[in-house]
Amino acid sequence: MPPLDYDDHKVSREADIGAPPCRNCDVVREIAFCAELSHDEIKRLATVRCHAHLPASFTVFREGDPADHVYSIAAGAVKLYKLLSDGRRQIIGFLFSGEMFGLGLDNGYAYTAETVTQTQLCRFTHRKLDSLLGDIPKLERKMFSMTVKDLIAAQEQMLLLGRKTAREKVATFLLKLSSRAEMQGLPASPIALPMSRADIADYLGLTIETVSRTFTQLKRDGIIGLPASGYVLLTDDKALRELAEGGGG
Amino acid sequence: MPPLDYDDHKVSREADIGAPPCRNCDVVREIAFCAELSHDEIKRLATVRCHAHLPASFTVFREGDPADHVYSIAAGAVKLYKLLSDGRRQIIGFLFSGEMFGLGLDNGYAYTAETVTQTQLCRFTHRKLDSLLGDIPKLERKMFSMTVKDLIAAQEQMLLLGRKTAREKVATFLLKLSSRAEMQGLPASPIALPMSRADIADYLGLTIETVSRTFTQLKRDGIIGLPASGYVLLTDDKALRELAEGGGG
DNA sequence: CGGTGGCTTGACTCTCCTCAATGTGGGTGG
DNA sequence: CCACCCACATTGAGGAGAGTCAAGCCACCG
Repeated sequence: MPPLDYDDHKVSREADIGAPPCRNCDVVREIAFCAELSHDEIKRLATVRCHAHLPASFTVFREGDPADHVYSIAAGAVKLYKLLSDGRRQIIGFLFSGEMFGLGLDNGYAYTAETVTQTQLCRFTHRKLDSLLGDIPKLERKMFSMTVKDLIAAQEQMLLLGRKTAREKVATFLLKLSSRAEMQGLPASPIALPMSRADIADYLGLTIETVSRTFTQLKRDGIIGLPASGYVLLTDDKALRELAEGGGG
Repeated sequence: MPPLDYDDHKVSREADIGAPPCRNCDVVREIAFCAELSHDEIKRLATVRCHAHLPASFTVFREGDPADHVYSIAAGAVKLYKLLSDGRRQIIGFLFSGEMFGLGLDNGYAYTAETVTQTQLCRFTHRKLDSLLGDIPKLERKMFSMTVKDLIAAQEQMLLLGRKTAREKVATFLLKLSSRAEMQGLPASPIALPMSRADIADYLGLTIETVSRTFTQLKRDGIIGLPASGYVLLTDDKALRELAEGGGG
């Protein structure tokens, strides 16, 4: 599908129209990088912010584009991926509300960002945000610690990609989604899989077929249930945990 | 081998004995996170620093240990790795002089750090360093940008681990080492491989045998040369580059 | 000189990929 | 309301790339 232009969508400069910052998402405020800021600081942050509602499968930016914005997810889900010249794809992360992306070096974005579901983003101009960082130490501190968290998650994913079997990869993936849901105050067990099998495969370094086969295999073994498309039931949490750590067969 | 205790080695608190900070390494000063600081700032940084000379294969810290220090490499090479319960290992990075490691969350270090060669480290108490960050904004900025760089490198490695073939993995690895050597002012072509085949395998998500076979195969194809153990000659840079990007067969 | 550790090479195995067919659910239009 | 379509998911058969197991090679070192 042809990528829609970002500006074709409702991008409102809320600071200009006096809307409350980071509206409709108290949970996000706790997690996102605008967390822990005073009312005044949030106000100043808002002066460099745009809000955007985007449909599913919308390309926010592409690998190599000039990296002039940083994004924070207010609601929805985003995937980040890198491509090889022949089309092979590696999804390097699924991001959800409260998470941040778009930090890059001078060579532009290191990955493509695309919405998974309908998504609400906060967009910050990199240059303007930079100038604020000096003034609001807490902000830089928060962004720093979020980046460290991302790095550690990336290292965890390297272990998965390099050393785990298909079964272990899927188990780890399901557990991560489950604990994420729990952190958001959602139930840990019937977890939602908003992404396609192809996305899961490209995230785990597998093929669609292997992901599908592994799901049915785990179901046959009574470890998970597949109540409806897009949902997974974690029937045997303990077995799943053992699998994920390389313990169980 | 039984891990030697860190304190068994020459760990001198140089600030106390008045030694010049970050001695014997002008190049490192340019790259390391003490770069871009004023003389006075480096002096203050030195008050929280220890210097250590470590032998090869020395475990600096283990995954799960309380993360109370941050390290900067003055000279030598360090590998960071994670283990699965059954011993499978994933090396998540080889670090060289000027690079930093040890940033962790509250749950302790996320990986084990071990020297590859004889190594000189600067060690900073996390707590003390933290208190300096507020005073020296440039320092936090530098550490932040280094972490972003690490994150992007980790994402690049995910692409490698998840989607590249053995040949492509090895080609990418050699090119990365080559460009690193070049950045250090060393020749780009006869590059040194200070790490063992086992380390390379665990870094690339392969086995020792596959790494070895791939090396000889690339040599047979006239793409590399193996003049001596521990060294690789990049004979056909162009072919190597195409391979690394998934282009050439 | 024999022992040791690291590297290479070979034969065989197996997990996961490839290719292909079939199934399924949601949306559209007659 | 049903037939059709389409994208996505599942399932199957066969093959390939990398892993496993095992032997041999080489340099180094006591």
